[in-house]
Amino acid sequence: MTDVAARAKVSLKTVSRVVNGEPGVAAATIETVEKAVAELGYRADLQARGLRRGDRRSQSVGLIVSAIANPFDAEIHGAVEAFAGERDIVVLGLSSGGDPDIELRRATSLFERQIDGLIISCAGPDQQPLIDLAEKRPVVFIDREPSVPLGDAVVTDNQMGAVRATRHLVTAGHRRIALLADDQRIQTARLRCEGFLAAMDEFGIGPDAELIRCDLLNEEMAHAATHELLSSPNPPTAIFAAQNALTIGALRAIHQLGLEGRVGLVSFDDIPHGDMFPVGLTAITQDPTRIGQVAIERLLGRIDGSITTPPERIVVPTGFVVRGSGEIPPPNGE
Amino acid sequence: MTDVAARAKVSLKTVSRVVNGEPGVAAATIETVEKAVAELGYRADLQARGLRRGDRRSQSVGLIVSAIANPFDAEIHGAVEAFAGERDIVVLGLSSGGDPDIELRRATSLFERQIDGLIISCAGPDQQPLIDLAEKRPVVFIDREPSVPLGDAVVTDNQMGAVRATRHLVTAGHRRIALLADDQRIQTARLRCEGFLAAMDEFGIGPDAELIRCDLLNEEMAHAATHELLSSPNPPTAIFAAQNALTIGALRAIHQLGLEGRVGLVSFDDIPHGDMFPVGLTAITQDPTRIGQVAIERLLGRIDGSITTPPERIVVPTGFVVRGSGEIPPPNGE
DNA sequence: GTGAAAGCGCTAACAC
DNA sequence: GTGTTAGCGCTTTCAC
Repeated sequence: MTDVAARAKVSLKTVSRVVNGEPGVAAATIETVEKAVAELGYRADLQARGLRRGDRRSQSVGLIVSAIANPFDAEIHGAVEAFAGERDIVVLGLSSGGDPDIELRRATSLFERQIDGLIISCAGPDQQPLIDLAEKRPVVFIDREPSVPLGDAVVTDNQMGAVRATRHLVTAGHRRIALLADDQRIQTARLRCEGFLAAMDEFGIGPDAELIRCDLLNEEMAHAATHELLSSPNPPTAIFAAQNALTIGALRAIHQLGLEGRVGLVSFDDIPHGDMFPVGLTAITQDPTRIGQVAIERLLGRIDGSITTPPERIVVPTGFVVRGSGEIPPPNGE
Repeated sequence: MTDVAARAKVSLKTVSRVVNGEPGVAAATIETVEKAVAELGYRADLQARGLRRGDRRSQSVGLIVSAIANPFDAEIHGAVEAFAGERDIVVLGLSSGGDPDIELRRATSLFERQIDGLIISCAGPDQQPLIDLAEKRPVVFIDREPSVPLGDAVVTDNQMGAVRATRHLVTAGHRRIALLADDQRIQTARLRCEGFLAAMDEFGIGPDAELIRCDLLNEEMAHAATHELLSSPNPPTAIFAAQNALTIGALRAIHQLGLEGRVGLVSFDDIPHGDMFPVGLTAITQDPTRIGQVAIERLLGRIDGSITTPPERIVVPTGFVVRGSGEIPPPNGE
């Protein structure tokens, strides 16, 4: 910038004014400076600019999810990036792997880089350390909401989604419905269980410990559980898989046992090309794009001060796609 | 930091030394300073640090792909982030949408933020402007290689992958094989076409303009083309879909016409759960994780100066999964 | 072993 | 309209 000033024979500050489009510079001067900028191939240094600016804004935000490469998180990232990109704000996207320690380290790394705000799908049970790190900078929680309202939260309606799925199966005639659920330390997993139980209860169907399989951590465990359930003397006539990896496991077990089209199945969260399976997958769908979009809008609003209301909980409704697997009736006589 | 110095009753520089783990500080002093750091909740400002440091490193790298949310790009991003994260380097991931202008604007935005290097899947035909922006900082090209060797390139073996796919179909007995190919302005699409034609030629099968459908931009166009091909009086007995969106389109058309299991199909690039379709999908697979990993290793090597050899072209081989659709023989009498 | 002074690239505040 | 001075938070250089 000093070079540009020398070349254009003006002061540093004038160059600064031109580069930042500040008013009060003569048209002729602007031209001279711009010529010098072009000739020298000058590029602004946003890092240095941020250092001196009153607001200390870096025009960057952080995003921490469990695994940035998985489709759900990637779609959120895409939506956040698209919206932020319009305002020339960049996104630093990191994965926590679901580990609270890594999560905190990554967050530290981001705040040290002076991000203006953070969107996070929190792995840890306690969000206070995170807020301390943030030092007044806004944090928007996605997917899982904090125990205390430390920031806005944008979440899927997990409970209602599970209720809808369960009702759908009961309405198709099922009463012996198995539940495949994720790690119960995860809030969303618990909410989906609760929704299932509540919906069953609406129809006067009490919980059957035999049919409830919680803490299934991955596809393999879901596969094994489904296999066992369907091979038992008194198998369920339908399954509610409360997470998509578990759905895959269940589908494989059903396929392996040759029971396609004979066991009802509704999945929480869709899987890609779920319509192209031998029996189309009926699923509760989430809307990660919308989650990302709402989260970044909220965050930018907090950053620029246009939103000053107390932290809110914003619920993004689920969708429902009917494709066959959820409409299979129970066998006769059940 | 000034506050910490005051609190620990030492000079600024001593605090700096302790924070950066520089040698030559008395153990007792270190302790005093660390106590003050903890009490004040002091956090380093990496932005300011980078400003004064001799090397001007920001410990961040950029990644520009076509759409960070799509599975292929997301997996690359995941691999890059994982590897960079180990060294506490953050990744700024942006999408270009395949538009050369946006690409250049995003790149400018990244370099202004002082990234140490860039990994890019280039949309534009000319990479020189990008290199000018980089101002000596290393750039690693992925997926598509630059016309002139302006930086390392990490690419899939597109041609050989297409050759393998085609040979597989011919070996299964097919001679009338249709080609569904992407926008021919894209280098990778062209290479796959060339591979197809070369492999056909190996078996003495000349190109049949009827069966070659290029410039299919999306699933819908592939669907329409496949539908038309298979409904024609003299339909192909097999299809090579040179991109996964095109594969989906072809699968839908095959399904719609009730021709499942009667038309050979090999896909370039796998699609999620390709094993769970009525007829498993036989596919040439790419390895985006490996591409990302090789690219970031290369980039970090260039940044820290451990790699000083001329730009190289690194080819990541394709895989091949056989699941049924590619092993369907042609109907009798063909 | 520790500290004082200078300065990275830029902008705020105020002069002229 | 434009320039001058100071200083963001930190590291460098060099002195003690």
